[in-house]
Amino acid sequence: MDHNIWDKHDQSKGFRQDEQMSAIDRTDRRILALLSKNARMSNKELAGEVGLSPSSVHERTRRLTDTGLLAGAHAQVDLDRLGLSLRALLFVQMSEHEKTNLDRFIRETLRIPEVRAAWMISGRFDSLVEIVTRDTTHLHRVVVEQFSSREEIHRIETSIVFDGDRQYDLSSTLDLIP
Amino acid sequence: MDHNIWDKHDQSKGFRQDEQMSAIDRTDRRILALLSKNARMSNKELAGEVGLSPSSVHERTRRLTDTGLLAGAHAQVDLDRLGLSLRALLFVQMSEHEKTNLDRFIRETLRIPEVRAAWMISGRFDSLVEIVTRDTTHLHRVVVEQFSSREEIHRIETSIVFDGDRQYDLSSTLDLIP
DNA sequence: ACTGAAAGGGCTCGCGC
DNA sequence: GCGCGAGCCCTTTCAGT
Repeated sequence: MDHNIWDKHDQSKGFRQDEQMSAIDRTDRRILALLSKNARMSNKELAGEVGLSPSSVHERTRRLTDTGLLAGAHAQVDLDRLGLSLRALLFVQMSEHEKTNLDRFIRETLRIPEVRAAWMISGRFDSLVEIVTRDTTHLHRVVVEQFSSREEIHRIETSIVFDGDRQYDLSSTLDLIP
Repeated sequence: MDHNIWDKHDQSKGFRQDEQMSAIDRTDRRILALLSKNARMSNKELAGEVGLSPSSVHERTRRLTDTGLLAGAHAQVDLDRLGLSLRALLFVQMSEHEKTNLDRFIRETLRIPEVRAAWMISGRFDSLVEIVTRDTTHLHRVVVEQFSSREEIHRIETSIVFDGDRQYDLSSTLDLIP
């Protein structure tokens, strides 16, 4: 098997609202920030960066993983160069009586191969869905077959993503925590 | 320093439209899919999964990294439990004469600590920005100070994200490539 | 392109502080 | 909670097919 501590993490999502929030010091924050930039950084290099011994850092990442603050690590794949170069957003309005089933809608939507993200939101629209497709033909087929045809959907507005990106580096974001 | 091949990748984004797209076989797809689920999977375990020797898989990940298809790996941090539990989307309309500067707007926006993603899009809005904040006070301050006050912004609609998630696992998505 | 073996080094864990 | 050290095992390379 694998000796990587990241895999030993208990995936149970169950934690109560009133559960005490895990305490995090500056070093833990540094570790999370460094791994958000490069999740394949070795434990030894991580230790060098934060100024502790490898064994101390190892213990810290184990704790961060066990408490669920480190929830995983994911490769960033260039879908653009693989032929999935048309990115789009679907702004979805649900039928009025279906709004109680949004949970199920989100879960089912996330299983569609083209879907990269699906959110339930407030405001003018009820849901936002991010998808990747090969071209306009493919985009049209997905929208019609997987969305427009659904009973629970009232209306969809489709937006093409021209540019922009995600911020993977959490260094500055983590400085916002209390 | 570090011996991880993922770090040796030349980060240059320059590739021409007419450049030939890298050829990918089923094994490469499996590797990308596995690493999208768990980027910390060891090379040995990866080899076991795809049925090749560690050295072969090592050479393949090196090639995928060098060609830029494997663009990095990032830790997934539970910002919710760290006190950044209010997620929001900002639907932005730019002032008419500022639409040529969207590039700059996106780049600058991505430097704001609260911003997780910023896109330039078609349709009713010109830009979509995803942010994380501690609470409604914090959200309000960010919207007013970093966005509403900007000359180049005409109008903003703010949506709260109630639920939903990103799909990190690219297994099914990668089956869409030609 | 894949394999296997050998060298080198990181990971892991028990122990003392 | 931290650091050290020893053994284990993984990573990495390269010659051979």
